[in-house]
Amino acid sequence: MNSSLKLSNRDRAVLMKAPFLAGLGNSALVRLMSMMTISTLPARKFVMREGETADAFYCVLNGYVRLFRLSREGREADIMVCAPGDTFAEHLLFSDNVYLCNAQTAEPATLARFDMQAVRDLAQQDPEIAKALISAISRHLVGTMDCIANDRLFTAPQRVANYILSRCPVDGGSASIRLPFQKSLLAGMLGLAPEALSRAFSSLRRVGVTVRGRIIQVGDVQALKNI
Amino acid sequence: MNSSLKLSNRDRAVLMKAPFLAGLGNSALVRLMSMMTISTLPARKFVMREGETADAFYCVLNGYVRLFRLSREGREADIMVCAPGDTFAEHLLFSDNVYLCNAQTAEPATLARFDMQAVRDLAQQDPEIAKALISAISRHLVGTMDCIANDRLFTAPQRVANYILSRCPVDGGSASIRLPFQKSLLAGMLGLAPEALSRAFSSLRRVGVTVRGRIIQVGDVQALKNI
DNA sequence: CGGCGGGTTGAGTGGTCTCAAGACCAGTGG
DNA sequence: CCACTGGTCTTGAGACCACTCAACCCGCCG
Repeated sequence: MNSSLKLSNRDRAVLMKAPFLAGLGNSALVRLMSMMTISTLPARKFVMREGETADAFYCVLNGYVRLFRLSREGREADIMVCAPGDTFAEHLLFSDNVYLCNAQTAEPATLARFDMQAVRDLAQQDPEIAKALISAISRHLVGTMDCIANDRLFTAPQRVANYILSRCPVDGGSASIRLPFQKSLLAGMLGLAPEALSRAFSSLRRVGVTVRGRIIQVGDVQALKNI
Repeated sequence: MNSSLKLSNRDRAVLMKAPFLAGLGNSALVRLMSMMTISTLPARKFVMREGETADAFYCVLNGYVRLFRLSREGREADIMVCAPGDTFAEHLLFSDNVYLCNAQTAEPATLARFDMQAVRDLAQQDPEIAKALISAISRHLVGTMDCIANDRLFTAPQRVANYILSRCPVDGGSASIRLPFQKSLLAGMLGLAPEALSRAFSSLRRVGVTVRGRIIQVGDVQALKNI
């Protein structure tokens, strides 16, 4: 693990725009950032493991981090995927003190690490920080509830269509987006095996979706909405 | 909707033990409870609807409330089921201002209603209340993450076994539990059609689980854990 | 008695998983 | 320039799981 105390400009920009920190005033920001440490990790590196004592939470600055559970037979189930700006494990601040899932970098990534106890103390004093925490955790909750509803209501092609639409800048006409990560990661996010994602993409061809590498072209956004 | 301003003793006891309120000091408690209103609702009554402006959140005092989403074709997907002591929609305090799912009583129920704006103001002043909110929302988040992992890792009989075990008071030997609600509600909680739940129960017979009405008898708790 | 709601059971279907093989691509080293 | 290689993705075949639809059972109530 390569630790550097200094922030690159890009990473700093991501950090300041992260939902968790975006609304904070200067003093709160300084206090939080002074206790934070930055680390850059290689791909496939574990950041935390199910059952370990939870002494820190993280904010992704660059790259993607996958949160997942393991079954006894070793099968993995992705719980959520954290993009730059997302925090994770911050919901353990006032509840459990062991991590409840594993976190692994999906590619080389840089993270900001916040010490639990220190932030806990800050949150007790500073209502602004408490509010930021509530917002961050609420956002996660909404995301996971969406995820459950998606899993239970929609088939694989529909979930893929939903994902594409959620990343589509426009409301109609044609569009083109670029996947920010590997397809196998997307598959996990959507609760699919990689093969199922592949099949879902090819079944979307007949509604004008073409995929080459990480580029996804949508012929008619409106048509995709009717899936 | 039958509204009564007074709390029954039972409901009061549930309220005081609810995770959201349990850790609060007296002054915070009084302030929260003075702004709260109690209502008793018939079965199948909608408490909130997807898309409505979110001007209150609730704590279940008696009965069960089902939170679910609707697809365009009218299919329902349960997101979570709230038992006495659970709060719901409290995560909208500092984020969205419309409800993101529907809530419906599964049976006659009594709820405490908290005005969003009022609690928002309180939370800004009182770090104790903010902390209580963080705990409540975190608890929900953990629950929904568990739910996703369950859905993705386990088959219907395994999920049912997990549920039974989670309600089992003992670690080994035999046990008997009583479902606190209809089986169809449990089916929804576990992401199953009612028929699938029925089949899961009958497939668990060969590991010593017998079901009659709402009574579930487990011959060997340890054996159930190996499913 | 008939109707009704909740639950079970059966048959058939469709969706997704697993396993396995092959395609494609980028990087490497002859 | 061309094999070789490893990783990613795709495609196919088969099995399994859970869904739908339908019939039926049962306890309850008018």
